Amino acid sequence: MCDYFWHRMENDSGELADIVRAGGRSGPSNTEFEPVAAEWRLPSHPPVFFPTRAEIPTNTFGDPFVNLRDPLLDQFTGVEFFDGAEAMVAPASTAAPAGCCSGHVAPKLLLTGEQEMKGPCNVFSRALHRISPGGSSMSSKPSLLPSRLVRPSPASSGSIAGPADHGGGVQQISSPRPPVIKRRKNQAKKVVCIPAPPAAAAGAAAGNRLSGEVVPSDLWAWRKYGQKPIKGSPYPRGYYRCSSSKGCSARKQVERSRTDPNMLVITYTSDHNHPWPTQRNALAGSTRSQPSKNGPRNNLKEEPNKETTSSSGHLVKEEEIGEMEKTIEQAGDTLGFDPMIHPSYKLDQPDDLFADLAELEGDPMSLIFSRGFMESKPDEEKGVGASDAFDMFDWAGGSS
DNA sequence: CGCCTTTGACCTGCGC
DNA sequence: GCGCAGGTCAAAGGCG
Repeated sequence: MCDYFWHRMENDSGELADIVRAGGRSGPSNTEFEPVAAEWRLPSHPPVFFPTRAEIPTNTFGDPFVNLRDPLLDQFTGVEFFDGAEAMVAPASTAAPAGCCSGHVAPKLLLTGEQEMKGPCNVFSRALHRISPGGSSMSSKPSLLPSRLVRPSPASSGSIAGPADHGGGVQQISSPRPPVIKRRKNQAKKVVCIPAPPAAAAGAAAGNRLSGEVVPSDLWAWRKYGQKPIKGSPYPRGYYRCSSSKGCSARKQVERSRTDPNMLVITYTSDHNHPWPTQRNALAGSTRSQPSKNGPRNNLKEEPNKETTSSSGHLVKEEEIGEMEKTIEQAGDTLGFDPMIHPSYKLDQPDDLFADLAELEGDPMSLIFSRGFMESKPDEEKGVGASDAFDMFDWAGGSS
């Protein structure tokens, strides 16, 4: 199951369009989009996402993490929240286009107790792709401009059930309000919740709380620059900064979910100011996946233009892969999709890139939704909490 | 030699 | 202003 949460937090003021722009998202900002809720709702499929876990962990800012599962496909979905306003959950009557982002929107997510869901949100799910009739809306350029956002009055922010909305209503679960953790800065952040690699999960189970996490590496190179114990959490938080490029301000924090040790919460701060590191230079050692006391490294250093074997056995030079990824990036840009934050492709899968490029023509959004999030891996590569999201990452030792 | 992690100290934001 | 807690710095040492 894919268990993703994209949680983007931005400044509390201003139009969300500005927020989106400020977040570095590229692409058209005012193209047409269709309200998705009405599209992908089926009679037995209310346009809401249901939590599947009793507990609702909070992120570092006290915002609720909610595990959202697509009720139709029984798959977790990825959600990107915009913290552009407090509880920007559209009331039922105005829900249709309100809060639409990227044309794939859960206009009303659930609120829990006094918790405020930071909506609107993008929903990354193959389910949406499939359900969308004819793929019409999916093939249209998504808009990053959420229009007509409705901010409920503070009095109503505690409970925003939407009984009248499309007949679907909002699933509401009760949960004690999480301790509000103060935010330090109104800074764009993106939180991703992923299953912890098996080794990390095992370490957590063994009470290994002081050693570093076994952090899945992505295409970026990260250097750990700090680790701090977090109050209220038995697990420390690791601080990483991008080492792919000098001067890159991108950072990420990695910590284990305090409610589900099998989950890692990765908070990305700031955007990369450089393209994907299609080849890793000497500076670009990636995050060690085995932070044993200066134990074996798992760097992804590769020789320039190194040949790599594709999934079908073809030899493809990294140079070519870089070109392909550039194409992907451009496509994402056209679609208003920021591939910089969706490193869905692995360097060793050029064939898949080509396949997706072919698919791109017919249904652009499928490129986004069909890769990375829902791809399965062989069982032997899965571990505790294995997820389709595994495809997004190279696990320890899996890429070299 | 270069880059990494580790870790204690220091800095900073925020609530009281 | 004070104190707490999160975030960052930088020195030390390890690894390839």
